[in-house]
Amino acid sequence: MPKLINQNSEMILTLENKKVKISNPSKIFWPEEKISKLDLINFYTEIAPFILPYLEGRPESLFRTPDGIKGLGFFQKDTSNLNLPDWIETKTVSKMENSLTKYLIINDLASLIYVVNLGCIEINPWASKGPDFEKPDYLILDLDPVESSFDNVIKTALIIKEILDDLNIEGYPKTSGKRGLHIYLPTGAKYDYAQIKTLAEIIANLAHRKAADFTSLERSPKKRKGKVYLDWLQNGLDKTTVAPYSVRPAIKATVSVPLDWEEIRSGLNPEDFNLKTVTARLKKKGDLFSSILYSTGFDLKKVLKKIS
DNA sequence: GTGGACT
DNA sequence: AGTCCACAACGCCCT
DNA sequence: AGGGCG
Ligand SMILES: [Mn+2]
Ligand SMILES: [Mn+2]
Repeated sequence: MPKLINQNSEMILTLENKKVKISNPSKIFWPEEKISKLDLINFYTEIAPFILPYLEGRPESLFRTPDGIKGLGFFQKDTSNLNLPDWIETKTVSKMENSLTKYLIINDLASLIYVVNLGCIEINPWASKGPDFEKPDYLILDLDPVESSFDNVIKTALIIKEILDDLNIEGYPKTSGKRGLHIYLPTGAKYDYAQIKTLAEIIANLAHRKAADFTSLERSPKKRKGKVYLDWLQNGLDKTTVAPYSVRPAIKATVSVPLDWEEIRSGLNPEDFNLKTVTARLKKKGDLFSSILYSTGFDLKKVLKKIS
């Protein structure tokens, strides 16, 4: 009896006049939810106008899961041994004196779908873009619960919101798509990573002071069990955070979704925002992050003065 | 998923 | 032609 | 100096 399973297949998509080869489009990426690679591609095609502004010009750290969410997955930054089409932008960075890293940059729909075909379920861009890669467009506060409830994450986010209001800083929250939240503070790309990291640490410390019983600044996960880790170290050159509107390689095909602050309250469930539901939400809400990339950002000198 | 090295 | 393998990286902070 | 962390 010949086996007919595991047959490879291929398909060519033409996107904005660029040809993208899709390998194994019917491969199941989420077995429980029966969501295929092609379903994922269709999702990203649909929401591309939302995600692309947060990818353009930014080097990517690829996290590739070509066997779906049950597979192992691996990271890839250097794409120099990939046979990239000439319409994909890259940025080559010299590391040590003998090695170069050729980062991929997603500037358009075809590049996005090309990357999804490689097995990237999630998209992880730098916080800075060209031409000045030293200056991030936003400061990220990353709230990571460690065996702690999502209610504690919500409480932590609201405490941070109070701090930001006091300091007259804009902040924009989104689900991480897993169990935490990310808060983006627009910078106007005026400051380098070292300056931004300094402020991130200060805000994390202020929040911890206000909520010491359920937040933590400890680097060791064992020491922060039951707490929400205030991760300010995500701010640095070559660090990445999952993009707004990125799918996650996680159960339910969850999506990292920007929220209104009014939505940050008990009852919020990150699993409600997934590949099946987000399109309808975006039609209603639009892009809640849209002002981030155009904001002039906070004035660091004034903020630091106010704190001291 | 893909390209290179090795068999 | 088939098989195996690689595919991130770095500042920070605790010991 | 070495290791764990994201
Ligand atoms: Mn996180
Ligand atoms: Mn984190």
